[in-house]
Amino acid sequence: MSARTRYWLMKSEPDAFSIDDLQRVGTEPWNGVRNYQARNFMRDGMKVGDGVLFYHSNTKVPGIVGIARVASEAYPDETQFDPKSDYYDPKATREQPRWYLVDVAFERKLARTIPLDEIKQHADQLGEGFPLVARGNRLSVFPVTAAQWKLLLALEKQ
DNA sequence: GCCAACGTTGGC
DNA sequence: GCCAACGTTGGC
Repeated sequence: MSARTRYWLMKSEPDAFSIDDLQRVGTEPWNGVRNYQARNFMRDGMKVGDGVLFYHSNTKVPGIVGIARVASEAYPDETQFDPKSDYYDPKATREQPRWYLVDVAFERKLARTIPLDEIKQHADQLGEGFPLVARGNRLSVFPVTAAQWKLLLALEKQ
């Protein structure tokens, strides 16, 4: 068993794709990311086996609900080429794709949701720059340090 | 449903 | 290259 080297947090709206959906399908292409910063993290930063905190956004109790892992190298997001898709991008071509994704595999659900308001109470330890506690909080994919990963998962047991 | 934050687009 | 307008995110 190899040690994880990197950690990430990925947001999903549970109405669109929840941790239960991921548990059901096992592995899912993380399509639909249309933000360059988030894309760059997936394309340039992620490696197979990296740990992922699965976060539910835009829901009654936003928070971390499960753990997943990166299950592929980055490759072009097919939905950018599909005119019928909500994620269609007319400026993307197969020769020059604009959007990339990775496959994400289910590991486990947390014993309980770690709510955003609890996470905010640890802003000092997480660092003011941690995207979940920073102003705006719009970035949907971002790196998590080993220390942040440990701190956040310690909250699961409380 | 509201609205602040903020990324993107496009006219100039 | 500036920046106003616009669209989206996401907490509340």
